[in-house]
Amino acid sequence: MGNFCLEGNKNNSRLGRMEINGKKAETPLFMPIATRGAVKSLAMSEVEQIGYEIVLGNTYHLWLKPGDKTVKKAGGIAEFSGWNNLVLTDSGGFQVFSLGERAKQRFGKKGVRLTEKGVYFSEPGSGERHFMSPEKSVDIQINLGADIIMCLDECPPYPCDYQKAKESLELTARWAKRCKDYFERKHKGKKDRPLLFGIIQGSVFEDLRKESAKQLVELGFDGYAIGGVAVGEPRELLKEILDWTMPILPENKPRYLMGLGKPEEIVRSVSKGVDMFDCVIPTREGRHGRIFLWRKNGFSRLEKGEADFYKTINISNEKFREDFRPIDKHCDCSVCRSYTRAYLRHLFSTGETLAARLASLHNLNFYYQLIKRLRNEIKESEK
RNA sequence: GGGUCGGUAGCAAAGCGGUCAAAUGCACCUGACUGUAAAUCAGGCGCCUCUCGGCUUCGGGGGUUCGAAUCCCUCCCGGCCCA
Repeated sequence: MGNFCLEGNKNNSRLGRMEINGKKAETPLFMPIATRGAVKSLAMSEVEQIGYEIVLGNTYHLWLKPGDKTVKKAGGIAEFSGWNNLVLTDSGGFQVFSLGERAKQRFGKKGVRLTEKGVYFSEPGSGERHFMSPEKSVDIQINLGADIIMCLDECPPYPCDYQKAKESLELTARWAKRCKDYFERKHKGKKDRPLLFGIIQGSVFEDLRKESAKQLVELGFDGYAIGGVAVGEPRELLKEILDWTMPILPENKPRYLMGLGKPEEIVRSVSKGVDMFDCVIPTREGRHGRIFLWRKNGFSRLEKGEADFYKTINISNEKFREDFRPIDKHCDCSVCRSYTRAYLRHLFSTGETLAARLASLHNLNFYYQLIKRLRNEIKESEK
């Protein structure tokens, strides 16, 4: 049986530890994204070597390929992928957004139909249709062997009018109850069980966010996630959304801010009591050539919550052609110890796959150092 | 030597009288990216100008025409065929 215990806090920043089925992770934590059971371009051993204790996999993608039954036979997604630590699986709720409203906006075609029963997805490309209900999502996640299971939710886009946001949140709440009921039924009498997290929605409306949080707390989950954030809303609203919802959540349960974020967003959110994060930024932007660098004395400037403790460069820029300095002189990761900016630029401009690997490794290391530093700050203030 | 096809922006390659500063691809430059349809996408890419716009281009030179990358003459260069 999994558990989470708070080990300290400083103002609102929390330090915690979670243990699920014998696997452990400290919080605050950041989860690299392994949508299809792989952190793009990296081996799980490399992700582990950086220090990560948990990654995020995706229910939707693994359901379709290779199939949850297959993953179950392989011993679960961790075993299958050579990962020795924790896995959280997203429920498919984000695909309601990314294959739905966002696809409509980007490609002019919506691949999602929502009903009370569940979601009908149609595969981009093939058009193949799949139905996922809240129960189905939980079932798949159990088969995948996830340590943390997310409830299926509807992630609405921004902008979203009040009425739509309200209806969406109510659907998400009804689905959350169904997820919980199904989850309980499946684990009745079992000792080893994963954690089940509920997801708070409500777009940018104060009363809806609070309402959503209350509903979920009443149902009772092992952890609470803030969803529907970073879907196009003004960035300043993040602070308020956290201010509205955090006080409603129980102290002794982990809080997970889904899909975020930029380094300064993580810093600010930790100071508002968030314990868990995940984001494609370090890996995706790495693959696209953006590299995160510490600024001088960056660590000591974290506390202000400003974005001035780091900067990013686009390593494929012309100006790095003959820049033979280390990629980040304030970083001691394996990439920075061995390679120059000029070399990394060369790898990008020649399209070598090593470029994506090195950039992902470095950026994930940057994010890990950030999280570790945040933990240390809370620890130090305890003394 | 004769014939023939061709020479277009960094490269490749469309265009064959006006709507052409010239399609497209590559290369190059810049920018986005937040629970991954993303090793992707967007913009720029003759010169000047913030913009409007202006200026010089389609091997060289000379013509025809209101107007030429597009037609004619000539020269230079390349491919192929025949001697």
